[in-house]
Amino acid sequence: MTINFSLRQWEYAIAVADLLSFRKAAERCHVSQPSLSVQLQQLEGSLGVRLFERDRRRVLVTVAGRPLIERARRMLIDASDLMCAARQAQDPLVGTMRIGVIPTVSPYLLPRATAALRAKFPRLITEWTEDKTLALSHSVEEGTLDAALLALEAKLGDFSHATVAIDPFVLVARPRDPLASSPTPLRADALRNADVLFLDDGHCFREQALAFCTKAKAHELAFRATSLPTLTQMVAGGSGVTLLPQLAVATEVKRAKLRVRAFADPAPHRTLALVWRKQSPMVDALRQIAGAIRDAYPQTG
Amino acid sequence: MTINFSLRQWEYAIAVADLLSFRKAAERCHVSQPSLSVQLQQLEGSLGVRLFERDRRRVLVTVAGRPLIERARRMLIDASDLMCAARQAQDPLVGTMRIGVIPTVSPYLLPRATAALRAKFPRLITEWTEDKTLALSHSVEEGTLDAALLALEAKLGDFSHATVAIDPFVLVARPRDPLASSPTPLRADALRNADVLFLDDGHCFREQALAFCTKAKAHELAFRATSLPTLTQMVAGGSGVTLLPQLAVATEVKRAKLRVRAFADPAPHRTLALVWRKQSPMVDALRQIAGAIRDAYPQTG
DNA sequence: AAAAGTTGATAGTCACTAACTATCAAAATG
DNA sequence: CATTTTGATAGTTAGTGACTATCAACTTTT
Repeated sequence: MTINFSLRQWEYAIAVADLLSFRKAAERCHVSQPSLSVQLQQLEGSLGVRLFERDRRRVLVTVAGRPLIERARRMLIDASDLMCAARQAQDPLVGTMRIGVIPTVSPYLLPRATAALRAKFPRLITEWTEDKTLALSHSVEEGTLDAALLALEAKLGDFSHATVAIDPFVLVARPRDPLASSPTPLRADALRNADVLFLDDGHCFREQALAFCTKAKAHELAFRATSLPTLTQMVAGGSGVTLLPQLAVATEVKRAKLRVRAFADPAPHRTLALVWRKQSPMVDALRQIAGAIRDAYPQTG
Repeated sequence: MTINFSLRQWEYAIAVADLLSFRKAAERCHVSQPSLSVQLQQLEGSLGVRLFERDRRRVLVTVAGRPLIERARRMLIDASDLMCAARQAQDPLVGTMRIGVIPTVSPYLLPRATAALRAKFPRLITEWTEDKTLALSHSVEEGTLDAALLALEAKLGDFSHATVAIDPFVLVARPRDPLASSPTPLRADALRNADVLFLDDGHCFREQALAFCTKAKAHELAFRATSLPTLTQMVAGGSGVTLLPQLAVATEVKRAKLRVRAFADPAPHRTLALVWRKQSPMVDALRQIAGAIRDAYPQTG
């Protein structure tokens, strides 16, 4: 089986499949549209398979082309992994690392983490992207991100990971709330019939907190906050109580006069970890980065 | 991450890594040695990594190069899968299919199987290779074979499969042997203290038969046969009894005057199946081929 | 010890290929 | 109906990868 196509031809094909336009694809590939047209004709010719149905008004991927392009995607990820592995072979901790973070971690950990990384690996540039777990895990899978910092409790694909910290959940309530003065540590069933506020859909912290509270037979209030600051403000405003990750407490609670109570074991918590594609070429560097973040993680005082 | 190497360059690199010689590698790649030399220099240059340590008397793969070449291997398998998938997209059952078979199946099944395949898929050429399970499974993994027909009970890699038949084991003994006249079906413990002959190391049938007989507390005779015909002849010669796969009985036993006894449930058996790499591009065709072999499988009368 | 045969690297040449610009024809848009 | 936008085509050019011839260093043979 002789290979008679080039990686570049498939890059073009994938660009067209993504953008459904020859011109836009050509732009993305930094070549002229005719060059791309010709290359794709040659690719189709050498494969003996028509990949695209081009009407003069629209471009469609053919039925035969679809699975081929998916395979090609994988091949190109392999190729770019290889490229990357070569760079890593020169020095694992020089270059750029694209890492995703979930919104309930980002503001509380990144300031310290980035500082620590800059200090420890001065020649490493970290590019951080904030998004929810689902989007991040897709990005990691398709190679748009090198890794993501998120909670292992969420539904994830088949990743490798290095744990950064265990982040326990705590109860936050106004001082006059009965829960605020109940004995510490708090048992889960203390939440029975309590009115609890949660984050909006899509946040993994919502799912976890909700699961815990549902089991404890608490009530979910109708309002859903879009961020932890909002959530905290709602509690301060008297709408009920909520759970916060310990990580966020120092930042969020000092603004409002609220009481914080820890839970008795087995305490609800999330496991923050750096995750990456199993065959990522940057394992070594990623482990070291996870270690540095772990060391920089704020100690609960 | 821009890719600045070509698939061909890595083909060259892999050839050198395999053969540890530029000239031989060039020969395998059907190019002149200087062409290959230059391409590898460019590859190393664009990667910034030295892949080979070339003394003037020998070539070594560098420590940095080893993992890169392993990655490249995977990439090239992807590429050739893609090539193959394209061909399959034209018509899954046209072309050449390289299939391995184990020696304890090959002579008894291939005549019927190849005839059936020829009849059903006239434009498909099947190339058969006979070898033991371990070698076959390696070949399938690295893409030298498209599939292999073997017993699922053996230790295998992570393959997909389609079952072809269940092949029970039967006891073969001389007429005068006490086992030959014991009640049918035979219970396993009838073998206690019997002298049993087995195949040579490496045959999966040996492992399976041996496991069954060991559990039944039979004795293994010192002689190890290299094939089922030899095994049968030894029994006919009075050296003891043996197990044969049902599949082989019709062919082997008619030559010698031997008695065949089936075992009571749970009868020892092997599950013959066609196996292939999970991401093989030829799934469709392979399933159909397995189906055709299944239909052609000799019915036990 | 000299000759012959290895090895991989280098130099010079040539043909193919993939890029470019300019342009076309058809359809969508205003 | 003019304008814009689509992908395809033609012609040109620069780059690249192949070739042959040759070198320099080392091993083996005589």
